[in-house]
Parts: sequence; C-alpha cells; structure tokens
Amino acid sequence: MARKKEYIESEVIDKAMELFWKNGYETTSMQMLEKQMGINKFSIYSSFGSKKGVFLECVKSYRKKLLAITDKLKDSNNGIVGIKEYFYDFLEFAKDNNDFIKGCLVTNAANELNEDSDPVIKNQLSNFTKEIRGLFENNVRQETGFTEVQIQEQSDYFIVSMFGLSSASRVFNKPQLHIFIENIFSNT
Amino acid sequence: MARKKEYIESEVIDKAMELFWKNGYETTSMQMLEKQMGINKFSIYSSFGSKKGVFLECVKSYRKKLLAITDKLKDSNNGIVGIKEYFYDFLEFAKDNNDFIKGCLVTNAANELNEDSDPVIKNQLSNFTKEIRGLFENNVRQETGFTEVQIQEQSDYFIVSMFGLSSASRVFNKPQLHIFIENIFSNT
DNA sequence: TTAATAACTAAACAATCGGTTAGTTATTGG
DNA sequence: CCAATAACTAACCGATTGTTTAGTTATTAA
Repeated sequence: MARKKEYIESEVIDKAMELFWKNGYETTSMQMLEKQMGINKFSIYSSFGSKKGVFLECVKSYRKKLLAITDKLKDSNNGIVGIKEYFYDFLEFAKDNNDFIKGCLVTNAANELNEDSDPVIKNQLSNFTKEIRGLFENNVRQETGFTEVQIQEQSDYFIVSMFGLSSASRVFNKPQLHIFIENIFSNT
Repeated sequence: MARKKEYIESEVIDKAMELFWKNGYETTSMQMLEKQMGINKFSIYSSFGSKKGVFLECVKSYRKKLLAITDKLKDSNNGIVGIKEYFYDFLEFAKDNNDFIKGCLVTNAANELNEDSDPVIKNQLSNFTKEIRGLFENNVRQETGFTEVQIQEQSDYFIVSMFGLSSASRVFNKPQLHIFIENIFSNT
C-alpha cells in the first residue's frame, strides 16, 4: 500500500545506543544521532517520536545486551563469588572496540540527572538499578548465615559499589579498578 | 580614575560554584550563571574571560571550601580511621541547604567528560583527584606493616571508593551510603 | 495503470547556546 | 569642573538545540 522503510528499527537503535553510552543523554544531539543512525531526522521522529523516545528504546536494548552477563550471574548460583565475577564481566562489557572504557549507559545518564530532569527518564533509570540490585540480592541469599537485615545491607553495598565502579571506570585505569573490585570482596 | 565594580569577584564565583556543583559543566548555561551570579554577561566575560574561566575559578574556590575537611584529615594523623572520618565528613559537605546531596563538584564534572572534552578542564579535574589521593596516601603511610606496593594499592582503593561515593551520593539514600562506607573500611 | 499511502529529502521553525559590541552611566585624578 | 576611563545595560551575533513541515519518491492494492 505504501513505501517500505529502508532501515530496521532495532538496528538503528543499537547504533544510537553507542552514542548515548559514550556521551550520555544531553551531550548526544539529534545531529549526531542522524549521522550515527544513518537515517534522516524525519525517520527518527516517525519511528521514535522524540529524542527521549530514542533514548528509552536504547535503554531497553541496553538491557537486552546486558543479558549476556546478567544471565551468567543468574545461572551461576554461587552467591557472592558470582557477584564478584559479574563485576569483572562488567568491566569487559563496558569496553568499546578500541578498549576505551565507556562505563555503563544507565550510570552515565544517571550521573547527569538533577532535580529538574525528566521524570520518565529518571524513573526508567531508577527501575533499571533496582532490577540489578534484585539480582545481587538473589545471589546474596544463596549464602548461609545471613539475617534478613544483613542480606539487605549486603545487597545495598554491592549495588552502590557497582554504581561506583561504573562511574570510576571512565576515569581510572584497569589496575586501579581491579584493586577496587578485589577490596570490595576482600571481607567475604 | 573610573567606575568601581559593583560586585566582588570571589562572591559571584561562590554563587556560580553552586550551579556547577548541582548541574555539572555543560548543563549550566550563561543565562543561568547571569541570574545566579546577579551580574550581566558583560561583567562575567570581563572578569573571567569565558564560561570555562568561570568554571576553573569555581574549581579553585571549591578546593578552598574543601579545606575545611581536608585540613581535618591532614591534622588527624590517625591513618585509615582518619580517611573513614573524611568519607563521612564528605557526605555532610556534599549537602545543600535543603539536605539535597549534590555530590562532589569535581566528580560531577568528571562524569560528563569524554574523549572530545576540553583538555584544560580534563587536566584540572585530574590534578584535583591526584591531590586528594595524595592525602589518602599520607594517611595510609601512618599505618604500620604495609609494604610500598600495599600502600599504593590501599590509596588507589580509597580514591576509587571516594569517587564512587561521590557519584553514588546523588542517586542512593543516606542509609545505603553509610552501609557503603562501613563496608569499604570493614577489613581494616 | 492509477489512486492512495507512507517513507523519503531538505528546508525551516523558534528557542537557546556561548560570546560580542555599541552606547550609556558612574567614578576619579588633574 | 571636566576629560579620561572603566563598569554598566541591552541588543545582537552566528551556530546549534530539538522539532516540524512542505514537497518528492517509491510501493502496493484495486
């Protein structure tokens, strides 16, 4: 009945994801998105509605991409050791093709939020963090001898540490980050 | 010989600092700076040359403000316990008048850096971080029984943790941050 | 083959970005 | 008291922000 799209939405979203991942939300402009996604502004708007729409789709796609290491964590069933492996897996995951560490798409975006930021984006990023914390909590529960309070505290400790690692990964070098991980888990 | 300035440069810088602290570098616009500093663009440019100039002055002023807690750390002479106290002091320092935690001005700005960012700003923020790491190293040296390698590793661990705490402080709540600090120092 | 429809191109939108400049006002030394 | 000078106001600069729209091209059902 009409003309076909000349691009695949999931493909152009993955390209956009790279930009948001490296630069965060605000720094990534529509002009950059046009170039990276290889399609016109009109196409971007007709497919995703707005810049925010593109970003939210990218977060979804990022979540899927992250399944490679969160599934491993889920299936491992070896408690806190599994979480430690996840930390190392994340550092590999956070690299681009040139070994430049770009951190976590969600953490990078969360770091530029303030009181006036878009509530929908805020909420989406918050849910993402809670979901990862939930995975940590499941693994902490596999350990024996923890009270419920201790389980919650350990889970909080690991999610805050993970957030810290994501942020720090853009600034510090590999040996420093490894020392950080080793110390995070040294008392377990 | 000519008209007097109607503002005090150190005072308007302190006002600008609040903005950069809360919002980072890019999000803070000249328009916002005009309003917050209470002076015209012309005055801003004649006093500080550029937006970057204002920011760099703010970093200097921030460093001075931070002396309140870094001096305490220096004078404490009680090793790693002093560093732990510094972490707690920082959380208080990072609050605004409404108890909203705005993190660290330097960390917030560092979190929005990428490959294309201004090298002068990059360098200034990097030096700042190295200076704080140096303070940590001095305190670690006060402990006995550490090899030189262990001193370096502990110092790296604490500066990465501090960076993590600064970033996380904008996202997580007070109990979670306290648990984080307690665990950071639990094996010492 | 043609009319309908949707995806394309490209120009334009108002708003805002960091930064400049012409013209006015206030202060001061001579 | 007045000429020199610097700080003020406010309009303006070109570039870029996210977004929209008019006009063209390709596809498909009838």
